[in-house]
Amino acid sequence: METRYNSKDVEARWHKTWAENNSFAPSGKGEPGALHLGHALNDTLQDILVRYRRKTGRDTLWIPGTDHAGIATQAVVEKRLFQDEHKTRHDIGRDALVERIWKWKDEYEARITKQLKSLGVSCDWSRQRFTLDPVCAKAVRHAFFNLFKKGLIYRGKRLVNWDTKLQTAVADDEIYYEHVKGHFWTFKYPLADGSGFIPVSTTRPETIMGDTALAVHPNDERYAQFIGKMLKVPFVDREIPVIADAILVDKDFGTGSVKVTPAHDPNDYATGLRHKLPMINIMNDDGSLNENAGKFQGLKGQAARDAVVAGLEELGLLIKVEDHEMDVGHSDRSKTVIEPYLSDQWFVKMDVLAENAMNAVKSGEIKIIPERYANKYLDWLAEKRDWCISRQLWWGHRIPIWHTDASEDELKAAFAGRDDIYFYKAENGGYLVCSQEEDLKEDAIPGRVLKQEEDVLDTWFSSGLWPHSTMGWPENTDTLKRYYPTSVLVTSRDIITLNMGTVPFHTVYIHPKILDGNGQTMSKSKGNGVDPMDIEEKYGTDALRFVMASLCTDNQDVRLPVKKEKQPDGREINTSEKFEIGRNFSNKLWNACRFLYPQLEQAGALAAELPMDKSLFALEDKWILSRLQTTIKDATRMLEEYHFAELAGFLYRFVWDDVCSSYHRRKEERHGYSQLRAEERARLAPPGDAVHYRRAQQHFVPGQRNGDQPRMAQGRRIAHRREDRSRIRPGIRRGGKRAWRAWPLQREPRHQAQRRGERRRCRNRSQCEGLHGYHHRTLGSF
RNA sequence: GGGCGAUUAGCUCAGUUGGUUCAGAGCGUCUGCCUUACAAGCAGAAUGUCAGCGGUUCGAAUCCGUUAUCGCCCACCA
Repeated sequence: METRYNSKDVEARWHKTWAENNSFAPSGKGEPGALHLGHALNDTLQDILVRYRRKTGRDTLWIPGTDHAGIATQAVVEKRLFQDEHKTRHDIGRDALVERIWKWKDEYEARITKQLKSLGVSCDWSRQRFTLDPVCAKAVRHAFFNLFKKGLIYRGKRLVNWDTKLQTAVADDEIYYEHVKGHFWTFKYPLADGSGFIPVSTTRPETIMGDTALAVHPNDERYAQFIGKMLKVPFVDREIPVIADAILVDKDFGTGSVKVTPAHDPNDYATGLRHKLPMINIMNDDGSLNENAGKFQGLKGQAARDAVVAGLEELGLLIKVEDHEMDVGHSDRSKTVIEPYLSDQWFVKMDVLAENAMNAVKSGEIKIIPERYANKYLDWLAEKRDWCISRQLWWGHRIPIWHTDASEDELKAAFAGRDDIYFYKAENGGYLVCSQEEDLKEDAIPGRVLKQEEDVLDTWFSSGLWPHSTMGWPENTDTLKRYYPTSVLVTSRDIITLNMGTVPFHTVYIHPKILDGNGQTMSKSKGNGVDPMDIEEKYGTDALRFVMASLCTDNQDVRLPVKKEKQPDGREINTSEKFEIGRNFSNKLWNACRFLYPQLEQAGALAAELPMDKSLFALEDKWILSRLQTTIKDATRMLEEYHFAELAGFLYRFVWDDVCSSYHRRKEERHGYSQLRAEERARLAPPGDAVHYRRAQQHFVPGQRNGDQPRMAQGRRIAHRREDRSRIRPGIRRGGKRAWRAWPLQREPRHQAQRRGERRRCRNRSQCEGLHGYHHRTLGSF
């Protein structure tokens, strides 16, 4: 064996073993693209939990997989299509694009699977799933149908976040804000009767053609006389009222008047609803101004803005232009400005569902760890904002709805006796027909046309169903009966999962976010991201996993100082000195095993034949056994409480201080190992010690059974507590003198110990069995 | 503006009821060792107004109040 732990060699052997045995069985959700450090953290924690449960005799299931990441994936493939062939998705059509995305998906799925496997996660790979698999698609359809039938899904024109490049609605959390320098234009809004004007300021003059009111504060004396009067919208000569609204208007801000554009601003939209104002959409899907914008039709973005401002100036309406800084929402995927946009979308009503989810948290049915996040989650749920589930994409689960202008009688006649079909009247005429199982034919209703909905569902709709769908729901499969509901959702702070119906897990563990040394979020664009694969390459998987676990405190963020480093192959990678601790620990375990192997080999044969007498154990044997007991107990508690960093630290100290610096050291001293050759040492090794070693090692470094390196960074870690330290005092780290001080025995001259020859044997069968039972029980409970 | 978190050694962080070796660990630094499991190691050393101020207490890194700085979330940004 090498004196250093060579992670590459060892890991190569392990992956082979795992592959052949298919020995691991898995809940988890994968992600597209490449693994980043957050995934490594998340998956390490899940793996620790899964291995812990499995080792303590639980029937565990961890299903690996990936979601289809609708927007992200389609955006990537569309971009590629354009770069390679200068074509848009409309050039090749829905089917062809979807086909291309499937191909790309196969690539990234293969990559992510490979990376997950190299992380050593113990999922059941035979059950690997993808959210667009037929079994998942079926679950999605059933879930949608159920909600639809309960009246919890509706379609309507609502203001949504619109990505004008990808031309789809996007979720709030798919938007990032950029602080930009803009302008604040103040202009005259002329009264319709020509008797004067009201000054108004805006950051978005180009939306003026969509104005349907001008709001002032009801208590603002300056404008009291104008309330109820009509104004004339420049360029389009439409008349709009002056209204009073205390919610929208802050009379001390700007001019104290606000132009109201309900179709293009969330607050204006709300105001429009309050005052029942018309909502005039002046934009096309691509963000260009439409026919409602009059002479500005066809202009887009900055050009539209400039033209409108120039127009206002021409009309003599412009009063002043000021600099103004503001946060502007951008789409994560296309990096373009997000427009609030009025469009037909599908929504899930959240009032009842949110109430259920809140109750589940309040009652303790779902436990959120750390607890402080429970309030945040409740606050978030309390808003009960309806969830926009439609996306104008081609990649995803197509909404199982068919539009028709058939009458209710015709529908009833066509679908009589069908409980897999449900329909209701749409907001804007016609009927919406939902089919649970099969796609409907265009001519399913004689004389009428059925047209399938073009939109697909938000990816979250399907990934939120992961615990159900991967286990075969809605069929009542054996897997579902056996494993549902699941135990734990391990997630990052910003991902909030919705549950639709039953409670899918009893615990949500929220792990910290890894930042760089300057407290910055790691990202590709900043170039400060650490690639877990680079760390595996440089320090080994165990090191990576150990450090991931030891970073995982109760904090909201943890910092990982990042430094650039040139590799031998010329590649520059981001790495961190933090990982050295993991590598060093791997090496320590490796060498502890090298110390023990000769003795273990002896013990293997002897233990089977010889009875063992516990009373003949040397003091240090009893001591280390007692240490083992308390560390097992405490480590178990830490696992139960999700204290991963604490756990990693305790096990580190147990192995390094107690086992190596104290116990092994003592063995060396007692038997004068340092003067002997390896073979002789093996011969002298007391079987009692060796049996213990064997048990202990199988326990926390089980790799050694195969004559291989310990897989320590997993979950079977052992630690001691502070109060124990005060009793036995091994808390003092390292060091000869300090380690000795840790001993429960008086130090004695070496020759005395040797003279007494504290070798032990198993003297009788019953005692030996007792010992084995003792070991079994305690080890098994971990 | 509202809520949450953080501030402890040069760096990254522990410190779970206020109390005994509670002022700690790793990394880094300095000194000496290639001692037969481990130089990715071993033996030693230096390093702190526990952010500031005030309070409670026999006793405070720990509890309370307050200020400052940093971060996160939510709302607002016409």
